[in-house]
Amino acid sequence: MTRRRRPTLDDVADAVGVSRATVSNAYNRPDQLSARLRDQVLRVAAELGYAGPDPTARSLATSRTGAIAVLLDTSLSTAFSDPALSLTLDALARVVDPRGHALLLLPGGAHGGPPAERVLGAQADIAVAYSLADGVAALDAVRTRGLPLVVIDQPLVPGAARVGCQDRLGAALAARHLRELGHRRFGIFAAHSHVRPGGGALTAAEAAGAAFRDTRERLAGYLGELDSCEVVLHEAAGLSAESALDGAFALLGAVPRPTAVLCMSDQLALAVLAAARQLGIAVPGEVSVAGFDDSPPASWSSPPLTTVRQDLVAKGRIAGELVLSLLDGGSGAVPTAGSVSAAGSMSAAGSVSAAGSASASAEVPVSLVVRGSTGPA
Amino acid sequence: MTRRRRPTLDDVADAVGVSRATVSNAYNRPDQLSARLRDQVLRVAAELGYAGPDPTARSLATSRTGAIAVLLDTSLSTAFSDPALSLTLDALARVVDPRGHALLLLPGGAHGGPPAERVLGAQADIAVAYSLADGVAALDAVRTRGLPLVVIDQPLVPGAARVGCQDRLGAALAARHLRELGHRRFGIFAAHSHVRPGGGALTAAEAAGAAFRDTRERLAGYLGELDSCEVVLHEAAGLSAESALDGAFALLGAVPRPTAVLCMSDQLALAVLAAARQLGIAVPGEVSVAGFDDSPPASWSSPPLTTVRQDLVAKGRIAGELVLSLLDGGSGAVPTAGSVSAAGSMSAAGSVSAAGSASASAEVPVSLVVRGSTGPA
DNA sequence: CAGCGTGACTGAAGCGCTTCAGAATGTCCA
DNA sequence: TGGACATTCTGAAGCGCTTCAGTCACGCTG
Repeated sequence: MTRRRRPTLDDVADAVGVSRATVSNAYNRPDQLSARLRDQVLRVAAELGYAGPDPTARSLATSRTGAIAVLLDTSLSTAFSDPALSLTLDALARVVDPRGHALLLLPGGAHGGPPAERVLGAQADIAVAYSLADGVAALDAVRTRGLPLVVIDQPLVPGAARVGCQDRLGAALAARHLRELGHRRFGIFAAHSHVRPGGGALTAAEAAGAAFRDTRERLAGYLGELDSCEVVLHEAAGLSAESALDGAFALLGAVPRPTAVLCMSDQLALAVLAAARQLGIAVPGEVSVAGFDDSPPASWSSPPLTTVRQDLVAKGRIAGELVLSLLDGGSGAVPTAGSVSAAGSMSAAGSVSAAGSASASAEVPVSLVVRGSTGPA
Repeated sequence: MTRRRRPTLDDVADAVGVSRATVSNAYNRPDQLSARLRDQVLRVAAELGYAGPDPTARSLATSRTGAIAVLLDTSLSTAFSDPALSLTLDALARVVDPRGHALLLLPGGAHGGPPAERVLGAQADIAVAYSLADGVAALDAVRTRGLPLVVIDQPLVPGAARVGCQDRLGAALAARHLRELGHRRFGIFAAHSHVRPGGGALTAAEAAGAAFRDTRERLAGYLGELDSCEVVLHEAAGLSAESALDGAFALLGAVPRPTAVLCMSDQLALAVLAAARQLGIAVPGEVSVAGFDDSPPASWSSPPLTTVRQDLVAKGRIAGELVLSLLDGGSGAVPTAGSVSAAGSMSAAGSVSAAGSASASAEVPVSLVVRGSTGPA
């Protein structure tokens, strides 16, 4: 069992009787040696149990690791409890995988982002930050390391590339829809956004200081359509399903009860649906509920959820293309319209802007999907 | 913008006027130099914009990367659509994080596991395989590289450590429960297991050849309790929610319809619940449904799901401890009873066995959780 | 005062690979 | 026949860091 030291390139070279460079070429540049010799090298390598060039040594020599650091806001289970993340990362992974890049997950710690130390020590060629709170230390660490950066659903950082969605517009669409249905008493349900650490009721002014850009934007979108309406704001205590449920009960327990609840994610909306069922409140009879994202579970719920659709797959794909472009030394130019539309979205390609040569921002379009969870007041 | 080459250890050393070794020590072994000098080194490093030792170079020198390769069966979105994975990986990550290890995700390709090439090129100290089909190439690649290996919910590989759950017992508990309720006509719903690529009805003999150990074990557990009962077997076409729903319709459409459906995961059971609702079939009035895993959504469904509970967090935690132990040169000894019970499970610590000095196997215990989805025939 | 333990720092040998500028040999055509 | 090219392979210089065996100076002890 105590195997000898693993064989290295040199061992193979010695065994074959060629130079180290030749063995390296056998793996990396087959055109640099005769097919015959190459076969022999590979055969001897197999005999010796040589598994191919050591990834770390190769990385040092080439200064590319083949990994993408994914900076998350929270723990893995919390982060992945929202299907939106899996969908987006999956699409991202599919784009970068053919180029040999894998995802290195850096879950968030207590302060809403991975510890700087983890970022500094991560073996990665580039960082992707997903919906981090503004100003977390992890982003500074990315900069000090000089890593290229792509941010998703976050404010644009100078020098980085960004992809997001039309948050404000989407929120406005949902609010307008409910308003047109005659609703005048609204609940707004925000995800945990560090305003009120324990969660709870919020004033609009407080919410405007949320640590997350999408929270701020969506809020603005809602409120812009709700002039002269009663509005109750609630922030969830955490990102877990339990805290969402707590918040849902609080919102539905408000007196007088809102006739419509605008939720900043489908997860929150589904929690409101669950709470309403438990309380015996009819949806959409007594209360209408709208979500945001149009993640898959939105269409399976009962009633199926009215929600703001954003193309999560396209978002991930664009992020992936930005990653590749930055890796190629590009300046984070926004992927061409061709690739965006190839993303399968039927709507217009969304707004896009390149601010200077060093940063770029893309947004996927949104649209309202009306299903069964909303009805007349 | 065109910054000079990033500073290295040597640059800092030169700037301070000390040797390279001293700067290295400033970062890695503070006790090796005077506090005064160390401060100076760190200060100069900051001025120079040096972000600390390059992770790759450090890895090459120390031969530790600080990453754990996680081998998945499917794409990310599919894999993470089951909360069981997030929960387990989260628990695993929490155990290894304090030691500076992050997770490198290697999603599965067409053949039910990551391509060997990805495994060979992954920068990782150890591999964790999660519920891979038997005999995928990725596992061979792990061996050729000589990477330590921990498998979760898979057959034990020689030289690896393993953690799983008492699949057979759990399945038997569920089947017995329904049988005792008077059911005699059963449906069994298996996840995609490569027997019938397109999904569909299966004979017991076919199912016994499933590519996944847990499928085989759970099946055996069910069937062992169902003597002289009618049994219809169905395999889902894929792992997506859509294919689960299709399978659920097929099972509920069988004539005569089963009065009880045993599902090999909660995801499948929830799909059956959804299908039943759409078909107007009362649960548990007309059909009883049981799941497996007791993932969080099991308790939120309506009716809440009767299911086999396994402590997913404990499973992840044990896996994490096995990882650390293997990394420490341990032989994959099963974590002590202390750590297992610390996992928060109230039941007995499950069965554990160490086969030889080079491999070990742990199983988390299971128990039946009876909720609202099962009732008398 | 010789001898010695100690704290602080350094030199240099790797870690395993890539890559680039040649060297060696063979080929082709004028 | 001889020079211009290809083709195939090699030597050696890194990539940026860790680490181990010292070296050096200093203060202490007997």
